[in-house]
Amino acid sequence: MEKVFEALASTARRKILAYLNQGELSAGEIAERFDFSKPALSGHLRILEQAGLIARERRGQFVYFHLVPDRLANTVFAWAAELCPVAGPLKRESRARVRSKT
Amino acid sequence: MEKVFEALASTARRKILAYLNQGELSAGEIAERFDFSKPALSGHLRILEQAGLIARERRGQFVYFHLVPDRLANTVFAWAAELCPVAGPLKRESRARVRSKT
DNA sequence: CGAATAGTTAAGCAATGAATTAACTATCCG
DNA sequence: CGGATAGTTAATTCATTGCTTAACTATTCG
Repeated sequence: MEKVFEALASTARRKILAYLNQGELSAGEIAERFDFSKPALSGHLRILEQAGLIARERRGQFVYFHLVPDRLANTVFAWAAELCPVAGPLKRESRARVRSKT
Repeated sequence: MEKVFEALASTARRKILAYLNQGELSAGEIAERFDFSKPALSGHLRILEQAGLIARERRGQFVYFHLVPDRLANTVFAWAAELCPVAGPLKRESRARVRSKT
């Protein structure tokens, strides 16, 4: 949970997730889409992996990464949903604030 | 968007959001619930406010904070939903990964 | 085997984040 | 007005993040 939010705090890492959402990619293929060095990318991938958001699979020379399917849903999504119980079309008037001190 | 994810990267700030989800609180009332100093809290509140997640309202001596209703839904929630298009009971077999290289 | 390609690990450095204390502003109330 | 309470701003310090280059491991293929 903690690690997931830290992982998502970086724009680069959110972009990586967006790329992997289209399908798996090797580390090199991801690196091509960014300006920084391979070690930098390797670090980002490690952080995303340790957050449980992506997984790796070595095939020959290459290491392919893909999203771990329900991980986001079970962490961020679930957390946000708990704090933001919005089901319908976001009716504003149904969300009156609770006054703790009258 | 960027600022929202940065704001959520801190456990303390997520806790603050959870507290405010129960209803508004003054800065001091929030401070009581944590161990760090008031300036530290003030900083966290500023970050959450600049991310658009909370809003402040001065009433007399006190400054009350409350959640900005749909902000989470319109940022994190929406972002996660786009990356994680899960509608139903998370059927695993419907989420086969796309293979980019056959 | 040995060169080439793919990727990670290690070490070093700049920049950012987050906490503290001290000082300042704002509001209430006697 | 002036003291007390509530909170923010400023200056400083310290730890963490994130990048780079260099060196290392793993795998392919001639």
